[in-house]
Amino acid sequence: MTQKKSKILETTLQLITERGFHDTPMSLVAKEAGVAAGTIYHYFSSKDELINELYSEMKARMGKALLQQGQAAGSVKERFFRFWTNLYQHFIEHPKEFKFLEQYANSPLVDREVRAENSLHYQPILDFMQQGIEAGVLRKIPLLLMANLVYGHIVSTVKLQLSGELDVTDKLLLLAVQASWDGVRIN
Amino acid sequence: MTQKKSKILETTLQLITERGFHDTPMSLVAKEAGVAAGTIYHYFSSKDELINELYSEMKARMGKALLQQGQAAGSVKERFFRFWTNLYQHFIEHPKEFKFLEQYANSPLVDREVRAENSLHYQPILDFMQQGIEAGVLRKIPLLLMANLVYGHIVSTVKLQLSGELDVTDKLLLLAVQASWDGVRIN
Amino acid sequence: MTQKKSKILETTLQLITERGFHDTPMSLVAKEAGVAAGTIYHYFSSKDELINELYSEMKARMGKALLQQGQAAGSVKERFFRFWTNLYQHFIEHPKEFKFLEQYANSPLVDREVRAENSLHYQPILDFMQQGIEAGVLRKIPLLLMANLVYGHIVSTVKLQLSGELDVTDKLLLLAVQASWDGVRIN
Amino acid sequence: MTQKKSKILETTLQLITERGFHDTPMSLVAKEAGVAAGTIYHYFSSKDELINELYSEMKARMGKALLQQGQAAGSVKERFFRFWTNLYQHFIEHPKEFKFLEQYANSPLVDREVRAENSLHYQPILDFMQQGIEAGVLRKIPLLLMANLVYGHIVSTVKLQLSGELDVTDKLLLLAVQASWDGVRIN
DNA sequence: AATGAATGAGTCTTCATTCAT
DNA sequence: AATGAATGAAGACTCATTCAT
Repeated sequence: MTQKKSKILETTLQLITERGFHDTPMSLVAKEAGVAAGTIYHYFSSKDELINELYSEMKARMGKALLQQGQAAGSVKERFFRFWTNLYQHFIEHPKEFKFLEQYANSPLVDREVRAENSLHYQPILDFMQQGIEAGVLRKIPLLLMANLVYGHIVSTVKLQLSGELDVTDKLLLLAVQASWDGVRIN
Repeated sequence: MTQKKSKILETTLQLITERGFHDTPMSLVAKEAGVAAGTIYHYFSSKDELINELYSEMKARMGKALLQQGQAAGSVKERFFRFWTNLYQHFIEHPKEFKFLEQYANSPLVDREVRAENSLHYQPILDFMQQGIEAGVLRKIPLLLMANLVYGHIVSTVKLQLSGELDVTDKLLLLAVQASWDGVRIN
Repeated sequence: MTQKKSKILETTLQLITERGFHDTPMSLVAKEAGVAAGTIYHYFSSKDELINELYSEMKARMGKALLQQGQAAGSVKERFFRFWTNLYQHFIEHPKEFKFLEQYANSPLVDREVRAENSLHYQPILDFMQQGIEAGVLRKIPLLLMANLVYGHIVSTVKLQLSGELDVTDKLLLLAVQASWDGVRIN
Repeated sequence: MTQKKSKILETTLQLITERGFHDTPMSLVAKEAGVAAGTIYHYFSSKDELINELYSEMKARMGKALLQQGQAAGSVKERFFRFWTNLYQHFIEHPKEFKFLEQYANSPLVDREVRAENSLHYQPILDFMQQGIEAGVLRKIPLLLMANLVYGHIVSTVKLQLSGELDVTDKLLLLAVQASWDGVRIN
């Protein structure tokens, strides 16, 4: 990806999370990115495509965060904790990416196809959970449901921290992960 | 609320969840609501205010759903299950309201104040959890965190059902509520 | 003229001189006049007519000011001075009327006919000047030109005083009238 | 100034003097100027600013007319006559500029600052009058008053000619200038 | 590849006017 | 006579997009 295309994407991320799609004209993106309006159209065929590409990029980065560090090592519980906190940390470290994903995960602006393509980033988690079930450690809950329950907890915790409503200390973070774990493990 | 104001709000809810804010011109709202464009401005000073009022209304309805039926009766566990499913049912029965709230809960379009005012609708849940903790049944997790963890589960489950990704049968629903419960109760 | 019609005219005068025609909606006139929007249309068939009637009224008042006090008495010079200061005083005492007349004297908003009808208010001045010429005191300048030259001086002096650019003291006022007089009298 | 900006200003001058501000939509300006509606906003941030810039331009042109021809040569009287007729001719040759200035000289549409900035175009006249006073030829009337009295005469005469109420022949013109002169010179 | 002036369809909003009460 | 909710045409202005350079 060229320097310029990359700059446009970052600028869009910045502006759109702060002001929203409807209040982020292409001219402003151009100005803030330091390029001419027309230049954006060399890289993206339309504003909609810009959003969709940004969505894909954000999802890809999230997927990458999920794969970090010896994922395969340790017990199911250890790996669960690692998955959970990896994703949590990723969002905390990249709050704009989180806000953007939350905002556009269900928006009519993101094409159904793009959404579908990017759901495969969750595959590692699904695989892991499948293994956990087969190992008799996790409950027999449909993978999709289980994954989304856990994801829901992560999202809730990230939101509390980023919004400033609650300071999520390490201790609190542990309580949250534990709650997730206790909800899906076999007693 | 007058017949007309009410019609405008419902129409806006309908259009905005289907098409998004940026693709829902006031002229379309007017047409679909069967009023003149100018009439909308008798009831709402701007498109932004229309969204904000709609947000308040949706939150108020959600708050009402939370208070239904003998909430106070039964064990902590029974009351937990009832809260959970009440809210779940409310969202399933009013999918547009759910979509709208998800879409605008974190949008720059909704004013900080309006958001704040409407967070008090969650108070019954917070009170209930406080009682559960004091009764030694629920874990000592900060109320805000606990409530959001549970809410995160409900949201995840509703999304799965509404998106059609997973048919949340009664049996699955029970698994989901149980996961929430096992995450917050004392073992 | 009813109390209400009168109130509407005064309110319009007030608002229009302060804000201009384009920034004075009928709804604002209604609100400030303490009547319903529809009520204005009992008295004036349109906004344009309201302006035209206001123009006529202002011109009529000016005409009245011209006729005050023993106009016929004294020398030509004395009567000249009296005419001049009468009109000057009238405008100083009714600055909104002056501003309005200046603003709409040449506006396309005022109908040609209305303008024509109201030019007859200057007749007393024309008659007086005619007499002055015949008496060999005033120069043989076409009446229309002479009247307008004098009127131009009055207007200039009123503007200076009302704008605050210059404090037109009694002494300065006398200099101004004298300049007018010296310009039209026979040496 | 670009070709386009210039065309927009001329078109606005034309339309606004004929129809008035309120009856001159930007879309009409665009159409008559042969540009797209949006193009106007490249050069002027708003309709108000367009008017203000037009006002500045008209005042500047007037100021230029005042400076023509060997202004410094000749007696005070000769220079007075030259100033007077220069301005008169300028307005007669550019009736729309005159109408516009008369219309907006006192309108709330023109910003106080813009008005102030452009009053300096009268400086040459003030300087000249000051010299005339010091030379013992003109009366000791405050410069501002003297200038405005003379300007009032010019305006009155221009109006008569342009309105068609009176055909201001060369002979009549001389009478008018003479009246101005006799009003300010020392006898 | 890059620019940015120009476009013009489309948007929100205003406001003169009407009319049922 | 008086009201004021409702109308809807019209206006100022925006902004995604194009294209000549």
